[in-house]
Amino acid sequence: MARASTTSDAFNAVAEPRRRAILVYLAAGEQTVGAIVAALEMEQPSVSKHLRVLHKVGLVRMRRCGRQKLYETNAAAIRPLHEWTAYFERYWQHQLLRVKERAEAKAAASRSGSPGSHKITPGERNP
Amino acid sequence: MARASTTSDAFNAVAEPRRRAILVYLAAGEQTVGAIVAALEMEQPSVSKHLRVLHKVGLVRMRRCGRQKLYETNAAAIRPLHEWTAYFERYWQHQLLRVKERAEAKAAASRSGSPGSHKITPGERNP
DNA sequence: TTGACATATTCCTATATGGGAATCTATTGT
DNA sequence: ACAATAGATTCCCATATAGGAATATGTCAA
Repeated sequence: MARASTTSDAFNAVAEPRRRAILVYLAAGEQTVGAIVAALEMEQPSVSKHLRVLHKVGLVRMRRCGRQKLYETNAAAIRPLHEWTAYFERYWQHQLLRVKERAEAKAAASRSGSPGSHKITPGERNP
Repeated sequence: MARASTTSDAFNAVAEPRRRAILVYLAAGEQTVGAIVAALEMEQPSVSKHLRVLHKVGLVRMRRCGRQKLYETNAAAIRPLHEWTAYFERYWQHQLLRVKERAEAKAAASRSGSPGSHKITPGERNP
């Protein structure tokens, strides 16, 4: 199997830096394709293609206005990504704590002067 | 140019559903490759390959323990994704408000009985 | 209708992917 | 030293990408 399609979900669509830039640009309000082209300094066909991907996964909304089209970020579609990453929030807080503890332990050790290699054991959940 | 490498950043690495599953599984603590294989019901070479990608972008940490290797999610590396998505938080809150307002307007309209198509204008930031 | 403008699509190509199967490497126990 | 075990790597392949260039579609204005 090859890599999943960029249009298969928001995670894949958002993996492309230029698409992220477009989403940020369109977050504050509707913009014309031409405006995106000008603001982000991309080729027009490139922008159209990226918008197509974003639209397919529901990350942008589009509406016609005369001869131009107005795109706008659909922020709600980003929410699942936010929630997935939020799951790890408690863990990186733990990690910061551990880093802090280690730093303090190290400082204490260098004060009292006992080096000693600390034998490590596997994680608790192991067979 | 082709699609960016999966190892080019966390966004690309995380686009793969199985890699996300691995990250979740390894978030709570170190696990053996074999444990991942058993828990997520994937082929062993597949797990090794995914771990390699995750390791290259710093999403997991590894340490050898006898003949096995222990992998653990490096939650801190997920933080940039969290922050990127957090940028849109205020916008989806706005959207929820608008949806609510529309629903109320609609309810009010159906009560008083005037239908009328509402002519819409382009966004404020337009040329 | 015709022309001008705004977007979209198509064609091309180099590149990378993820799965499956087979094999290699490293480490342990005897 | 050797067998056994845990992981990693390699080879093969179908698939999809993103960019560039050229072209097509669609909509307004005169």
